[in-house]
Amino acid sequence: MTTPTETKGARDKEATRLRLLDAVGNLLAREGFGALGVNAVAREAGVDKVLIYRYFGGMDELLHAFGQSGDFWPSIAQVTGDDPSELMALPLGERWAKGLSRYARELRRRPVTKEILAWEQIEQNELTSILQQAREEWFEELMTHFPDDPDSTDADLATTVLLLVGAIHYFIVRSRLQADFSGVPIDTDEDWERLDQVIFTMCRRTLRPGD
Amino acid sequence: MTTPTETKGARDKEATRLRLLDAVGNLLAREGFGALGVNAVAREAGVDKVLIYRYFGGMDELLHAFGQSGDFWPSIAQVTGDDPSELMALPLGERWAKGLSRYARELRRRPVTKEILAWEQIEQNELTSILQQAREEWFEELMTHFPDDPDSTDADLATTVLLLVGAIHYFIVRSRLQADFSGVPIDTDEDWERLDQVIFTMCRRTLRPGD
DNA sequence: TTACTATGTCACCGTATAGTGACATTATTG
DNA sequence: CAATAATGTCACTATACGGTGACATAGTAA
Repeated sequence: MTTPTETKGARDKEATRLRLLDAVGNLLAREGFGALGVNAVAREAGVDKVLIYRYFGGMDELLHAFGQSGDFWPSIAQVTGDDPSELMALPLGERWAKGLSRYARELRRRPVTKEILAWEQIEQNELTSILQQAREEWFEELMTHFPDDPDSTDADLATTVLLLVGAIHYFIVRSRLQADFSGVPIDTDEDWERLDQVIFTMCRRTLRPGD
Repeated sequence: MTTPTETKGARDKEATRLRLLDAVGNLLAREGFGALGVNAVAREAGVDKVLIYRYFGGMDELLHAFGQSGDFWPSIAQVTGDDPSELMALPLGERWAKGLSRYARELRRRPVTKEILAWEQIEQNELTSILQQAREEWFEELMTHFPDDPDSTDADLATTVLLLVGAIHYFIVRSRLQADFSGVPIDTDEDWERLDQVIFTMCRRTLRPGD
């Protein structure tokens, strides 16, 4: 019953690398990015910090490796749902509302992703740039799954959606520390049901044809 | 030509206090909240750090005093404009769109406020809690200036507006480091004209009666 | 002048950080 | 078995931080 990540002192380079990568995730989720550093990660992994330099080159490279290793971004499938055709049957506004609701739910499930989203607002590093790139590709591909029928709306679709994505990010990042925003609760699942409802109305009314 | 804040070594408690408060603002605007600390502030003020403890009690109290001293939140008048009655003549959606546009412009003018908005997403302290309280009062009073006529809309007005406020905050905080968000530019005045336009459409179409 | 207080300077403590060089131990290969 | 390379431990530097005590100097009041 000794998995690699539990065995201590075993001379196993790969296991040690995994312990370090694991430690990054645990620290991020538990303490936030402010607590991240060579000393803290090494302590968390129960390993000497010199191995960070020896096996990865330094903190930046460790973060880069962690970024490659993780599942901290929702897949397109998680946003479209199991049956994409069902989503495609909806009008454009409802379609995006549903997608954004699922998107928010997936983000809220990922404590590490929340933390990186917060970090992204403060500084750029190996981890945040990976998340950024993932989001850009995600959004571009998502756009192809949610085609912009010219008959569906005359609104600036991409900007409208990204405004709502920004709002979702803001509320999610904020909810790490505070349960409300100027009186509007943003923390629990029930709170988000109401937020989803508001986003639904905004999408449905904004993303439609005519004026 | 020696204003108190320029004179060095002069034995003037009040001038020193002002130098310290000034240093906080300059550091925040120039280096961001990450650079803020007793050592950095004292260095910036050209003053010994012990005076922070002696005159304020510590960093927290200095931040508190700075928070009281500043003008880093838009006034209601700046959001409603010089002639509020002009605003009141507009339908609810247009009214809020105009107000949010002015709100965003005022925030973008205040580098220190941008920084505190970012800080607020990371941790709570004397400064962020002051900004938060100012925003809550601001929003409450703003709501009385933008009365929620039941005939105007059936949407959840407060939540809808605060979602857009959140989006604005997110873009403003982000624009400190990055000029775009997944391809949408969010930095220059022209960029914000387009964002204002999108917000305008969202407000006008969402905040109206019926379904 | 003398005594006292307010203001400011300086040197230090303990702690944490990022990073490095020397050493010990284990595994592997000849 | 002996030599070598890989893996891990330890001790150390240099730097920065928040915080404090001792001291110097200026202004004021007796």
